[in-house]
Amino acid sequence: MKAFVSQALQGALQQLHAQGSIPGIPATLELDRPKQGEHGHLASNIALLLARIAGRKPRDLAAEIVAALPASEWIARAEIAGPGFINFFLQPAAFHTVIRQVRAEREGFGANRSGAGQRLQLEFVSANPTGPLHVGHGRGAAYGASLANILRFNGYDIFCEYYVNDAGRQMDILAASVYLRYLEAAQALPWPFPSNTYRGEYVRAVATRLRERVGNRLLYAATGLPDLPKIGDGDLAIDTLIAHLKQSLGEDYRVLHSAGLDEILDDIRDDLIGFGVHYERWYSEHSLMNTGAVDAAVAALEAAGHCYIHEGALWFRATAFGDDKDRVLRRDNGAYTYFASDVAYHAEKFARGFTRIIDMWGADHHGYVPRVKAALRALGLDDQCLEVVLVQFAVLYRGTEKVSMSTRAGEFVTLRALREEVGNDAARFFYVLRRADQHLDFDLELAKKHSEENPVFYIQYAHARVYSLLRQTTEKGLSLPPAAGSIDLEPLQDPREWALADTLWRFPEVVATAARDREPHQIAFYLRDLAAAFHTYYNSTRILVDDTPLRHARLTLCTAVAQSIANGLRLLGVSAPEQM
RNA sequence: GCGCCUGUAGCUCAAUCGGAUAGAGCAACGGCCUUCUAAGCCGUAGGUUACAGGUUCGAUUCCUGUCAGGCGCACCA
Repeated sequence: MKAFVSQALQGALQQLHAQGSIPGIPATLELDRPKQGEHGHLASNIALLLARIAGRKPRDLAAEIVAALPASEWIARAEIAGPGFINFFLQPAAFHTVIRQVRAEREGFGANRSGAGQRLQLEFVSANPTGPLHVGHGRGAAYGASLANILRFNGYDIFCEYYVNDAGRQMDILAASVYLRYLEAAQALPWPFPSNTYRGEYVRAVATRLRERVGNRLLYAATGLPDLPKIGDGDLAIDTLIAHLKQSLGEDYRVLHSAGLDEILDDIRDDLIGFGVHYERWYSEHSLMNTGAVDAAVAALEAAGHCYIHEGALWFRATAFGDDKDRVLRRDNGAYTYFASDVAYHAEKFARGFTRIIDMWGADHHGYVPRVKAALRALGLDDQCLEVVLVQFAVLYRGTEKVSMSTRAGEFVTLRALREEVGNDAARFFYVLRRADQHLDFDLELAKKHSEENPVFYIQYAHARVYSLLRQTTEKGLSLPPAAGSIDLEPLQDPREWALADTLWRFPEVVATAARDREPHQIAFYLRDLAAAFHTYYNSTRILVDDTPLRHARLTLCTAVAQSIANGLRLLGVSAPEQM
């Protein structure tokens, strides 16, 4: 519909161009939706933009453009206002068309094909499998999954991926932690549980289950156990412990290692599926090591002459590519850094031929962006294809009271606990209510409220109200509008009905800009607007009237609203109940 | 110290890649249920868009500086 007005405008401009009144025509014409009702349904600033290059007064130019507009059945009139805006007022027929469109396209209403043929890879959450997901990860999950849905709705081919850091030192620390809890359970731990290991309850649970499986068979590694309290609380103590376990357990170390990894990863998968978050692939860091991809990536950087040896470590000259420091790829002990495998991982993403790669990272990783981009450029890849979205932290509140989330003590709030407390719908919605780069205050009390204060219920209620109307219609023995075929919408002559239809017509636009800007919150805000517009209409107008053509037309409008709400909620992973 | 992000109503946030009189929700105050769900609606009040300059017909938006907050500055991930 916007395209229709845009076309008319384009026609006028072409005519003026042919006459020589204006030197050129912009490739894209912007049509704004004015805030003020008196400014019409759509407005163009084209005369203001062209005035300078044409050397004309904006208002004069606007008058010429309006005069050149082709006749149209949808445009009622065009007015010139302010410094030179052209305001378009639409005919009711234009609004009726939107309602018909929703009716015809159903769950496809709002979609477009602008991303057709483009393959995008989205990587999000990718939390270390060293413990259950917490509420911070939940935001990344909700954001990533919603963005994936929105991009798919824009025709993109989306591939979601979770990068599993199953190879690093953190996993060894987890294995060590599990072992210590295992000793503890067998009353074979000679000193208190150390503070710089993973101390969450879940580690104890893993150890308990390990003990159920293998009994006391792994106790033998307690012999010669390093005296941690004596060594101290630093990294040295942990590394000594890990080295001891690897040497002493030999092949059995894998049992220990996977006891933690497998169980925690299963829990994360299960948690995300329960949250409506699905991945095309879980990509193992370990597999990158195994296939030699890391060796290859590092060798490629070396071959290109971007590396040097310093104090026994292999460094990448990141400063030559815009980073503020050079970065270590391989430590003096021969082990690759996390950075090395991440370079390999990203190089591998490029090799898979995605049009674009979008990483969603916690905001605390922002310093990491320049070095990854630097490495990609050093490998001769186009770092513009990598887009990094930094997701800020979420802070939980219970009313006005901040919920503390100390990871050190292992007492963080898990995503699972949050989902159980407020429900998936509220959690998914609240998480995407803010732009990714804004801090998020998540109020648990509000999320649980079943009232207008809670935007999720406010929107779902609007949807349910429409279904209630449909139920009432049959109960009263009245006829419903035909499900398919033609419908007469001429009875809709109330400006309030046009306003509601006008809001419907914004949905496809919001879907497009939300995708362009990577901003799911635009959908959330739109849905609140649409629900409000519906509630207003519902309160002002009786739907179930005896006049059959009018009732049919109004019910058709209402079901179009419900359909749009359902489509929008679906993009956010929130259910659209028919009854509340 | 350097870098990234942010600063908008009492609170939480919007503002369509520079547009007209900066908008919502919550909180506050005042109204609306013998009629389709009051889980709702209507109205009132609330602003020097942190501050100072600059670019522009036009700036919350772009540029520079100052102030304030968050995050980061590992041979951790």
